[in-house]
Amino acid sequence: MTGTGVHEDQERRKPATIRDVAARAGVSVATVSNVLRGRKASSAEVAARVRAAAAALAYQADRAAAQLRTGQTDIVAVIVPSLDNPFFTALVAVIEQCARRSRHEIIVASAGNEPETEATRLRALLSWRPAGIIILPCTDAFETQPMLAAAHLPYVVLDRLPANAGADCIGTENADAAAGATAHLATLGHRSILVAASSLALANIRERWDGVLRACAARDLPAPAVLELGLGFDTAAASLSGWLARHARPSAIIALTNFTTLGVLAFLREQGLNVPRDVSLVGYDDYAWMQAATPPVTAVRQPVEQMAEQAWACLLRRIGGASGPREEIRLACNLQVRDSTAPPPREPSTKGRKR
Amino acid sequence: MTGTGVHEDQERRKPATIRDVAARAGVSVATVSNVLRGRKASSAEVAARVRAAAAALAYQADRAAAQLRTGQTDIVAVIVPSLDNPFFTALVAVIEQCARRSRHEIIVASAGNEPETEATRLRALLSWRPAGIIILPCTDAFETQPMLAAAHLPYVVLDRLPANAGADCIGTENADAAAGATAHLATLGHRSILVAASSLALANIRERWDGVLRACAARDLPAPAVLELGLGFDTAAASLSGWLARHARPSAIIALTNFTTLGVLAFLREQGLNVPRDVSLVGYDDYAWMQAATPPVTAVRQPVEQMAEQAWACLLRRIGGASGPREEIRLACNLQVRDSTAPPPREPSTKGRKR
DNA sequence: TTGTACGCGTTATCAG
DNA sequence: CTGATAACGCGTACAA
Repeated sequence: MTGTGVHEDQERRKPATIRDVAARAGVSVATVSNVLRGRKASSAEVAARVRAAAAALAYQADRAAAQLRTGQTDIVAVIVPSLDNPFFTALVAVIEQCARRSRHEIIVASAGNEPETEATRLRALLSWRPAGIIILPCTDAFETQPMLAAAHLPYVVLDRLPANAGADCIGTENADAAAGATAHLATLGHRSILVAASSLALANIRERWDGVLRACAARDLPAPAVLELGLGFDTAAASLSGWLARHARPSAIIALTNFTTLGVLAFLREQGLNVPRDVSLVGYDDYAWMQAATPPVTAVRQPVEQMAEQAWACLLRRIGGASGPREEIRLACNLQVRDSTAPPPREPSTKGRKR
Repeated sequence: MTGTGVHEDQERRKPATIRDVAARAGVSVATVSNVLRGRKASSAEVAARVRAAAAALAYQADRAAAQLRTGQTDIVAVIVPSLDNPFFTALVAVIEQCARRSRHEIIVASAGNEPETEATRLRALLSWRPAGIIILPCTDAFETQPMLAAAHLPYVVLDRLPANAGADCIGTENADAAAGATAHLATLGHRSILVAASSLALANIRERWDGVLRACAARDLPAPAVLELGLGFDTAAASLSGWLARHARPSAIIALTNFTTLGVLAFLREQGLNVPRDVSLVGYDDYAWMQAATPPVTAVRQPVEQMAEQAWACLLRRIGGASGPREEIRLACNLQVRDSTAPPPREPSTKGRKR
């Protein structure tokens, strides 16, 4: 009558409750709870009976009920700007490991790069009554800060550090990292550098840009040009070729994000420009493909594991009740020098020598 | 006294309950529930008061309580072999979008590529009492199938399709895809092909390998060699150079996963072999970096969006009560021909012409 | 529109 | 010291 198919066995059936277990073991629900949670001691014999019954029924306490009663959870919510960016998913992967180690559950939401969605998702996350939150705000304005503050729960801001964070922050030394990349190019003899940014509306990116400027100023190099390529990587090539049509070709390019690195690389290939003979390239974020690329890409490596681990540790401290002043931790990046950077070609660089 | 720091405002404070809202609006809890969930009609005036009170208190119904009472959830659990592999995270990203569209929440867990962890995580996921589950088993044995079956809830197996799935399956036409890649190489004139697999213990990979064999047999080509490089990408180079020390260099390589593609590419570069002049390469999975690479990589593109969408649609049907026989959907892949494949070099291929 | 029983696991209180 | 009884948390839904 109802579905004669193979799905017969998948009809919804209620999972066993603590009462089922108690009945089967011939004890009270209190005893079941005590045994399974190891609170009060029980006789070995009773404990064994309870455990057997629980196993036989595949009993698993309902989180909703447990949480409702105790009023506390092992849930940590994580909200990232997007799940399409491997940088963010790498952070999530590490956070997930940390969570597992400390017996927490994480729930992840993506803001889809939109503050409105971030707010919607955050609201949904809060309904889980998480013990804490790790957030990577999708804009500098950090529009959801008030909502987060009003929730009165510990949170940590990761990677993108807005002015109004209002809580502990974990980020990287963006300026130093970019300055290091610039210094590397300067040492090789580059004077005409183009900076490929995603968007200068992001503090991270502005800090990196500032680092480039600082490094150039320190060496009396002309200030590089900067180009905003947007968040996706597909639009990059068009922007770049438009810019190059109106300006002299730089001898080196610094890309400030992983997507822009990809965009620049795709563009250079399309144009038939050889890296590093015609143009040197420093990328950002260090992925496996950068090592496998031809040539392997010199890149700024952000300490993804450390970032996630520090964020987790920091949040756990707050959840545990730590009440000191808010911290702002900045982690150092390092430059992986590979083969995409070399001294500049003779002609173009000499042409612009005298400014 | 307690913490004079900036974290003052983050002291734990209980969120408003439905009773708080009721009191503030001067109505009963039932009315608050009715108004906020739009079930029974209320006078406009009362509704407004309730909404004002709820907004003022930033009231958000506690999921645990709601779920406990209604006995049903909008939760779908997703379990993947690993979160380090962009193929899996891409699937998760699409699933997350689907979930948002149909007003569901997803919770994601990683099995860390280990069946034991898969079981542990699955058990934890079940405690959420999800409405359904999407699983990518981390081995062919699908050790967690009995647990899943015993839970009596709808689930869908995605990507890796084991023999004992016991539920709807969504995968790709692995054999056809690999056969297509092989045919492409055969057409270019390649006769000595090396297949770089991750592990033949995975049905997916075996199917791809079978596809290669089938295509070769159909064209009277000698059966290619196959090499298992493991799941990580870092060990690949070592395995490959070991193999090449004992065998003649093939004129083309087919990589059967994204990680092996990366591994092969890194190896070829290390060896100073030019692609495609010395060796042609067909990769698997199509990522942005493959287009940006030099040369852009010819690759089998798996329909990630469709896979996730079909899995979601399928699961929703079951959650909705559909009871037909279990489905097995296989989606077609297509070959993105780019510049990493070309006719074989003269010498090495002629050497082996006469078998 | 309201009162209130209910769902399920936890824990304080009480009995053996 | 072991084990049982019952109140409780919070939102939902039915009866009133």
